Amino acid sequence: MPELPEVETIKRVIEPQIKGLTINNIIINKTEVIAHPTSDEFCDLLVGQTISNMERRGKFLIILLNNNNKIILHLRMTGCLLITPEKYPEEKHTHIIFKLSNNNELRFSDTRRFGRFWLLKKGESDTFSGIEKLGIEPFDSKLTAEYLKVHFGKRKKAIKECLLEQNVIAGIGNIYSDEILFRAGIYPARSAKSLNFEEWKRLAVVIPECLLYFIEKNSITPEEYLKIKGQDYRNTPFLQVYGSEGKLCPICKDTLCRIVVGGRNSVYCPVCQKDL
DNA sequence: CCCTGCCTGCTG
DNA sequence: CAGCAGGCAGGG
Repeated sequence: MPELPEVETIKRVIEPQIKGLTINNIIINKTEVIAHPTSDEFCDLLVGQTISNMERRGKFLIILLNNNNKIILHLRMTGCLLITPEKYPEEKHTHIIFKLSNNNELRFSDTRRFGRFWLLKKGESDTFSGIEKLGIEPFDSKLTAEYLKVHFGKRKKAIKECLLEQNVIAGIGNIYSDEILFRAGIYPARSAKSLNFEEWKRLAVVIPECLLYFIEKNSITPEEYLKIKGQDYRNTPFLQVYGSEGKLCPICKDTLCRIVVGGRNSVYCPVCQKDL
């Protein structure tokens, strides 16, 4: 169920544990999670290859190999990556196991099976994963009030829906769009074109600030990460509005409300985030 | 633009 | 037991 802060956390905790290791074997229990190429080709191309490093782009993870091929994966709602010793009990819904040269395993589990893997050969253009269509990273200096206004300023749709558009800013999902709008004091259902320049400026500040804050709160050691099986995110106690409908606003102590915006559950403070 | 489907598991 | 869950693609 990860959004950018969780995906970044996974990247930070997994990367040092796989860097420089060779993939000795791959077990694929559910071939449908390999979106490209076929699962057989996926294995053939990867077995024997060495992992050089790992990257995150939006909510995608990228595992780069020494031969310049790369694995791209998206965890969607319930996908999970875990490094375990060889004989560690297997999580339910484990779909792929990469057997690594230090005898550990990189395991992918996913209850709802929405998560996907792609393997791109060196130089192969990625028309598959959607990663090429992503907008800027939230920490990019290009994320300014002007950028937001150019992309959203004439849109009739709700600002919350705009923040979820991966092709403009990559990585924000339902949780952090609520958190961002709370911090910015903007009502989630406000039509984007009704925002003034002050509000675009506030969003440009709050977006990277908020995501960075939650990345830091998520910080975890490999040991702790294995203990919780990569399933829980420790930043959730720091969420100010998401999941807290009916509870008190941490700022003004009024009761937090819930509305549906673009089909998504949205929690906000009716005092701190007034509608026009 | 809105809506559905993809899945399983948990909550009310 | 229906309804819903933090994502996204695809169709109307």
